[in-house]
Amino acid sequence: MATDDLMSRALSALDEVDGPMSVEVIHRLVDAGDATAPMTITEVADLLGMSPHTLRYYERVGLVTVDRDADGHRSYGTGAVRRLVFLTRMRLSGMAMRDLQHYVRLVDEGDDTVPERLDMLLEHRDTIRRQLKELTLSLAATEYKIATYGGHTGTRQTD
Amino acid sequence: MATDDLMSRALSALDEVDGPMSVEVIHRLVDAGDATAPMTITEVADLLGMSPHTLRYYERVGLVTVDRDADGHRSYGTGAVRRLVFLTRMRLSGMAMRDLQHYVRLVDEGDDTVPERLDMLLEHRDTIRRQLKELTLSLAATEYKIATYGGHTGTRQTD
DNA sequence: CTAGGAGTTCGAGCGCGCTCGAACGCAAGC
DNA sequence: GCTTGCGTTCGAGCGCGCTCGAACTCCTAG
Repeated sequence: MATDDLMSRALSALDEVDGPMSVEVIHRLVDAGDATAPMTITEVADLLGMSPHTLRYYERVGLVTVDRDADGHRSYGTGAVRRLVFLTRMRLSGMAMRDLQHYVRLVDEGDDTVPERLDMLLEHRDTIRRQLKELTLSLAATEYKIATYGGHTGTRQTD
Repeated sequence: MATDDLMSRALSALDEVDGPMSVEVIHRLVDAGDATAPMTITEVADLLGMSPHTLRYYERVGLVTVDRDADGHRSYGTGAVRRLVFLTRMRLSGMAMRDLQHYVRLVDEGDDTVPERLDMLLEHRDTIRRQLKELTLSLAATEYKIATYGGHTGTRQTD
């Protein structure tokens, strides 16, 4: 699942009821207590709009640690799911896998790394803001072109 | 140059004087007359923030046709540069190479394909809008996290 | 007892979009 | 004349982020 791909999936999800899932899930996981029952891999996959394959991949590259149940099946607790929601958000906004791996490593190293984590987040925030600017420009360009095509169809137009 | 990569480059370019290049270039090329002199490959590369390698690549996959001068060197006329500006904008907003190839093929087929081109642009406009929504969500999530880290540093924080 | 379905591990493979290096041509400057 | 520099073509290679298939285990329903 390439970044763009990830984006397209999330985008179709957004279409459903105009993006309530993401926000609700974040609130459920960030604000509310840890009362949710452990989830299976397919449940998490459905929740996040990704494949079980990808979830296993994330685990094996060290992005998340997942418990096993009696059968040896993965059992995603609130912590794991919460982290995956966060990771997905970061991936969606273009943070590289290697950066996420670094971030997660920092988390494991304890509270001393909070400043560095903060730095990463601040930098990423700026990246997102610049992406927003870029996208806004692209949107303008696209709408301009649409206008020249749709505004008066039949106009000589070379590209 | 992967999509994300392309984005990062454009983003650093944006930093310079807060994105005047893109807008100015678009206006110069879209609104003004075709008075500009042909450009060399490195000039175009610098203009668009991409490498000559990539420009040759775009040409060989059929995205653009470029004249040669007496020495056999590429000579980018206004039309070619204008198209490349457009293509770059589309790439930056995540349109796939294969879609751009399709679009360009339609252009070559003449005015009959205007409706289909319009469809592509409309669809892409929606994609950009959804990306904007997604990015805005990610920005919110990032800022939330920054607040929990930076707001009161030292707080217990598990990821 | 059997069949189905959901999970597991492992390693290999893939699609995208560049990116690069080798071998070469040509023109200008010392 | 020779180097420097900027260009050319061609094909191969690469990094990223998945994605998949094979071979296996286990539980449950009929």
